[in-house]
Amino acid sequence: MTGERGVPPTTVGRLPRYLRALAGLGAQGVATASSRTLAAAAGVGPAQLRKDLSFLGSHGTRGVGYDVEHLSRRLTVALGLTSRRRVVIVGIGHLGHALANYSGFAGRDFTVVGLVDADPEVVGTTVAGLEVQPAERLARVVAEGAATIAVISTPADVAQDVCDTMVAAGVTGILNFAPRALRVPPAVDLRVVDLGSELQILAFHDRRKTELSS
Amino acid sequence: MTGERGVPPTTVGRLPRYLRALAGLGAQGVATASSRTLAAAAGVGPAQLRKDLSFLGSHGTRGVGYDVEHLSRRLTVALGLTSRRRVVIVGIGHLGHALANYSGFAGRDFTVVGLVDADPEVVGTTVAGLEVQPAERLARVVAEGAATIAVISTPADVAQDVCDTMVAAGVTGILNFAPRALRVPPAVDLRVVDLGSELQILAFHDRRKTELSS
DNA sequence: TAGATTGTTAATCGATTAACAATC
DNA sequence: TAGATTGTTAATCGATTAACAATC
Repeated sequence: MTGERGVPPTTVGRLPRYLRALAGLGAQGVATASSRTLAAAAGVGPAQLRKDLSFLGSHGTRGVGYDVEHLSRRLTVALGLTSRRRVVIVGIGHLGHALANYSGFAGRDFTVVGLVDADPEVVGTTVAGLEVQPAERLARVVAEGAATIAVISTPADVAQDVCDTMVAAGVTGILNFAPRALRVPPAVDLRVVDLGSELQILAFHDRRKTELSS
Repeated sequence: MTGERGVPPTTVGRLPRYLRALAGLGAQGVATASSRTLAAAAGVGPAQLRKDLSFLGSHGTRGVGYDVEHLSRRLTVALGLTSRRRVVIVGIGHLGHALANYSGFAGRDFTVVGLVDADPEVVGTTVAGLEVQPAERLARVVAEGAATIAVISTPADVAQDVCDTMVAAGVTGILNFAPRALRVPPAVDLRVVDLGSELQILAFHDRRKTELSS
């Protein structure tokens, strides 16, 4: 049993930012950083940073700060980035294409092991060095690639079917870009990126700025 | 002064989902929906749905439910989707390209009025029916297009500069895809989509499932 | 009227922030 | 030792959920 039992979801959501901030400081040659410095780089408050890190155990030195190198390693372990995660991307339209080529996806920590699409025009083409597989082979691609993470960038109407198939095939984490609420078993982790909603939320605030003529 | 003063941010974040759920029900021919039905379609609890909607005023009928048509209109107004918002996209790489073609962006509610990139190879090409403009023209593209919303899909190192330029040119809402924390004035609304972080968060949970060998 | 369902209040829960004792 | 800064506790704040009176 390690120290990070019961890390709150909001804290988990900030850990990647801390890791990135540390990488930035490290690249600048900074060896030790206070919570104040590190928090500023990550765009949060120092109290929040210390509280978040405390869930992973005690990794700073009082009166001194945090060792950039040591804390980076600690966060890398906490985030499960010590071994590469295998990812399948389903739906190779404009967005899926972009994701397959995205450096954050195909980088050090993740390996794209399969691309799947339903369109015969797309199947068989090579995207980001991989041949796009047909929809019928979805379960096999997941199982044979031993993928644990799936990215869904299909049209909304097939997203739930695709999701069900992949969960049955062994995926435990899903990143959904399709504008549709998906149902997954409790053991499967679901994250949603809803681009349309993001714009609409901006529109909400925009409206309140421009229509001050009340 | 309308009814939606002080709508909590978490509620605002769910309004687009409600609007989409209503559209789905409407397409099925459903004229009236209870909070239970609508909440199920949106993937939230009925209590939360009613509480969220109550911030916009009283729009249901006790003992009956919500009129799908009427509530849709109400949400459309609340979200500021009665007039089209003008959007500029900066950084026309794989992702920017996908976003320019994304139906949720170029659809009924939003108009892409400008595409900007720094790469001479990309400048001058036509993407989604628009000619990509050079970086030097960024401020002019924003001002002349009267854009209020900006999408940043540039590399991280130029994101803050791009952001500053656009804020100065009149943008009031920013959707940032660059993996970098941006600073904006309080009056500017900033939303962040961090694709790399999303995968790392999935990896965090994935690790805890696969490494139960403690 | 009786049954159903909203809108709202109160209770619970979790997250953030502030303050400070521990300690380098 | 004196100054600095963590790790943690307590206080604040906000969001969710449950319960129910209002009312169609």
